Amino acid sequence: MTIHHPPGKERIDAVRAFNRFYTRQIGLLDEGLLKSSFSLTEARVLYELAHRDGLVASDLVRDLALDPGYLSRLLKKFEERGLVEREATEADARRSSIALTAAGRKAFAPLNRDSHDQVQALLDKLPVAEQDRLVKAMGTVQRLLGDKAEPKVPYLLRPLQVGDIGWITHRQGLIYAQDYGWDETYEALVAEILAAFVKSFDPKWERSWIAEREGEVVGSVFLVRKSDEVAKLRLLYVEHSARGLGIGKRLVEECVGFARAKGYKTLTLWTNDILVSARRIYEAAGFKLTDEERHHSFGKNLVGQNWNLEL
Amino acid sequence: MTIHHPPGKERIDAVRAFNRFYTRQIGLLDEGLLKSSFSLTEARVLYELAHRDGLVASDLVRDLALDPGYLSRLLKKFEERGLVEREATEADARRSSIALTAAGRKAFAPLNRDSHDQVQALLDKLPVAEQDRLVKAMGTVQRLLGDKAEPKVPYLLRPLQVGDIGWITHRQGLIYAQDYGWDETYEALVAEILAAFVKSFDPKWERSWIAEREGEVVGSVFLVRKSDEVAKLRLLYVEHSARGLGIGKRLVEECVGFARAKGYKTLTLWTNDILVSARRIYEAAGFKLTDEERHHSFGKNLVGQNWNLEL
DNA sequence: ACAGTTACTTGACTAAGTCAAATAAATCAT
DNA sequence: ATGATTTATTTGACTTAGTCAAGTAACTGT
Repeated sequence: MTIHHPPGKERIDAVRAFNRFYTRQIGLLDEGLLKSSFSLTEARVLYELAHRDGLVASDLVRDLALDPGYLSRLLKKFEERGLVEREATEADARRSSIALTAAGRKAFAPLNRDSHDQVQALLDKLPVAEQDRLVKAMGTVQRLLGDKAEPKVPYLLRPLQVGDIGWITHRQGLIYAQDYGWDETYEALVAEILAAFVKSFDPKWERSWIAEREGEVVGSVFLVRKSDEVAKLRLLYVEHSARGLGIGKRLVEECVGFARAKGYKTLTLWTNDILVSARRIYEAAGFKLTDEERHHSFGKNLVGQNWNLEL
Repeated sequence: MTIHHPPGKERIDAVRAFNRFYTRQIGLLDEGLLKSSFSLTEARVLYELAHRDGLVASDLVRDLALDPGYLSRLLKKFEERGLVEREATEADARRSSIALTAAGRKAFAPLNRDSHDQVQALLDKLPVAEQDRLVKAMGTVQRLLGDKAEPKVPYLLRPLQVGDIGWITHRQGLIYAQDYGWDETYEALVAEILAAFVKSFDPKWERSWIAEREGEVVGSVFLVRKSDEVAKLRLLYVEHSARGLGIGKRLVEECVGFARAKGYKTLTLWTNDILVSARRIYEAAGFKLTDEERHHSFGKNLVGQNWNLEL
C-alpha cells in the first residue's frame, strides 16, 4: 500500500476553497456587529485594547494590519468619545500607550458578549465531541499558518496514557509503510509488543516515555525487563514533524539513565540496518553492534541488528 | 484517567481566537489583490462566475452574502466593461443568467493565478506532511461549520489497511475510557486481538470491515475463525459522531452474511452487559444470550456475556 | 384575479479605507 | 555632537465600498 499525498494543485485548491468559505463565515459573524455602533475594525481594535496592556498605536497597525492614518483617526474618535486614554510613554515621546477607560470597557462589554453568544450558538449546534474536533482543527490551522512562534517548551515527556498505545501503533504502522514500504505485519508487531507491555507492566523495572508537543504525541520509547541483568529498549520513534529537536536522543538518554539507576548490567535493542537515523542515536549513546542477521519480515528483505550497551 | 473536555468557555474563546486570526489571514491574502483593479468582493464574484454556470444574481447575493443593490451595480459595471454577459432566463423574465465573456475570463486569469501562487507560496513554507495536515484540518473546520450538506455516500465499508489496527485500538481505548472509565488494559486487549488477527489472518475464513466516512474511520468489526463450525464476531464499534446511520447494524449484517456464506454453523460473540446499544444490534440480528459471568477487568466490575447466533 | 413574494434596479447616502505628505522624535554613523 | 535615516503618528484630500429604502416588473398561490 502506498500513502496518498494529494498533488500540489489539489492542496492549493483546497486551501483556496477554505479561504472563500471562511471569508463568508467571517462576513456572517460580522453581521452581529451591525446593530452595534462599531465597525468590524473598531471592534477588533477594542478587543485588542481590552485584552492587552500597554499597547501603542504601531502595535495595532502591525497586529491588525491597519492603515496608520485610519487607525490614528479611529483612536482620535474613540478618545473624543471618552472610550480610550492615551499616555505618552517615557521611553519614546512619539508613542503613547493606549488603554480603555471605564466607559470604553462598558462600551466593549455588550460587543464582547454578543460575539461570545454568537459563537456559543454556533457551537451549540454541534455535539461536544465535534466541538472538540472543531477547536482542535482550528488550532492546527492556526499553528501551521501562524508565525511559527516556537512553543516555549519544545516538547515534554510523560508516561503512557489511555489511547497512546493505539496511537503509537497507528503512527508507526503508517510511517514505516510510507518510508520503507513495510506491510501491515509491522503494525501488528507493534500492537503485540505494546499490548504485552501494558499487560505485564512492572513499574519497578519498566517504563515508557511519550514525547508530547503541543498536545500531540511526537515520539516514544519503551524499556522492558528481560532478566535481572538485561533491559531492552523497544519501539523508539520520532515523528518527522518533530525531528531535529533532539527528541530521539533524549528518549534514548532517558532509557539509559533509567536502566543504570535500576542496576541493569546491559541495555539491548533490536533494529534494522536501514533505520539510519535511529542507528546514529544508538551509536552516540554508546551502543555497540553485536550481531546482524538477514530476515524477511514486513514484506521486505531486511537486515536485523542487535545492539548492546554495557552499563 | 478521565478524558478532558474543555469547558464551554474555553472552546468559545478558542473559536473566537481563530476568527480573529483568520480575519487577519484573509486581510493578508487580500493585499495580493491591491495591485489588481478588483476589490475582494469583485474578485469573489468573478471567481464564482468563472467556476459555476448559469448563475443568476440572486445566487450570488445568497452565496456571497452581498447586498443586492451593490451587486446590481457591480454587475452593471462589469457588463459595461465587457466582462460579463447577461441573458434573460426563459423560465423567469426577472432573472438573467450571468456569464463571463472571453474578456472577463482574460481579466480573471491573472487574478486567479496570483491567488493560486500566493497560496502556493504559503504552502511551500511547510513540509508536505504538514500541508496535508493543514488541508485536512481546514476540511474538518469547513465540514463542521458548513451547511451540514450530508455526503452523498454516508459511509463505505472496506477491508483493513495499514494504520487501521493502531487507529482502532486508539479510538476504542479512548471511547471506553471516556464512556465507561475502563483503564488501559482494555486498550491493550484490543491491541492484542488485532495483532493476532493480522498475524494469523486467513482470508478464506476471516474478514474485517472498516466503516469510513469522509476519509475517516468511524467504525469496524472483525470476524475470526474459532473452528470449522464456529466463527466469532469481535471488536464491533461505531464512533459517536457516526451513530444513527445504521453502521453498527450494517457491520453485524456483513459479518452474519459472511459467516453464512462460508458455511459456519454458529456465530458467537462476547460483550459486556453495560454496552446497551451494541446489545440491541445483536438482538435485532437474532443473537441469543447463552451465558453471563461476573468478572473484574479494565479496572471495573463487569458482567460479561456470550451471545450466539445459529446460522 | 389579486395579494403577496421575489428578483432586480435606482437614488441617496455614509462609512470605511487609502495614499501622500507633514511633523516630531528616535537612532545611527561618523 | 551633527547630520542623515528611520520610526511613530498625524493630517489632508481623496476614492471605494457598502447600506438602506423605495421602486418596478415578473412570478406564485389561492
